[in-house]
Amino acid sequence: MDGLPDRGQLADGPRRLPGVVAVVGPTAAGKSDLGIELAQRLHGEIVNADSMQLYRGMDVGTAKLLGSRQRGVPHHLLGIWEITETASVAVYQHAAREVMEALLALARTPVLVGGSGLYVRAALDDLDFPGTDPAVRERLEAELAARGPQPLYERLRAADPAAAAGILASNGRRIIRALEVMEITGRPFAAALPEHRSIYPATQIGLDVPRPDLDRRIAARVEQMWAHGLVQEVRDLESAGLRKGRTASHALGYAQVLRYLAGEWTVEEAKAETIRATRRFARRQDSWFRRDPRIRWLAYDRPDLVDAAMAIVQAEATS
RNA sequence: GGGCAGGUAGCUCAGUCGGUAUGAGCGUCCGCCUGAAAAGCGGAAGGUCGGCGGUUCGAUCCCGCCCCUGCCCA
Repeated sequence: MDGLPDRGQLADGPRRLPGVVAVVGPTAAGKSDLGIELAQRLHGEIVNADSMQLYRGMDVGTAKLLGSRQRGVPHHLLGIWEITETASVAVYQHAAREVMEALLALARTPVLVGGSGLYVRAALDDLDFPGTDPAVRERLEAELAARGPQPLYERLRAADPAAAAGILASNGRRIIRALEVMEITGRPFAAALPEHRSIYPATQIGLDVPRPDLDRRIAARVEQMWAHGLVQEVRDLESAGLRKGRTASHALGYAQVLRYLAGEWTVEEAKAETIRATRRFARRQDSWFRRDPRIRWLAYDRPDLVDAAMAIVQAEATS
């Protein structure tokens, strides 16, 4: 269409397809914009890897790009879950792979964009999530609520010492998952993530933002969200059942506005808490992505950002 | 000018009936993460306890003076 080489040329030409391109990094770094630019140059489409943008109706608070702001680039996996559904990496993994396979089959480049580290890995890497069983889980959770993590941890240690060694005794959530996996699969639980190994040819671009800049951008973004109607969005979602959503109700900004609406906090407190929590989150994202040696980092504010990212994508595609 | 309260970790504050501050929360830094991951969990660094003198074997704690902050009176 717009001057791009046709598919036949791309597929048969001397240059190999870039496979999947991923844009990762902390929140408010500018991933969405870079993703669109890259998609435009690569004849690609955006595949969302942001766990909260997966929810329908959570738009303002997740900085979701909709309509004309997508600049004509098709976006996938935005708003596919209802607010009341509990998020699931495994479900996401299947959906993301389906979309990426379809795009690759059409010789279009999937541009995976998102800050949910585990989701990015679930999409790209050789990760297999053991199944789940709501009944088993419910029982274990009830036990955790009633007695705390210690008894559960003791049981895990007896049944699967290796898994127990990799999980802290105070981390109820992980202990439960380990016990659940053992119970339904009969196999031990892998307490440590495997080596980084992609199953698709992939280039991952990381946006590097110095902490002071990041903190400033986060504060500005949160102010923007409030100014653009986050409170009203949360009100609407609340009447649609947000409080019943186990995952969605804990999203940054949403959880804090819910407390404001409940009268626990003033607007100012809710806003300040959102900023603080988002900064903490951004640091966690950063440390998650920093561990991955495959990620190629670029300063978020360099003037030739898109060109630099394209250069990396092309270099990796031919190597 | 006088009175009262207060000056302890980057911030907000506990505490020490005189014996090396088990300080707390938040922040900062670092780490973990396999079906909730914008979630969950952990570790570390940070203080010459406002300044100068005095009393004491020993003072952040008692005494004196000074500086700073807030409130009240003039």
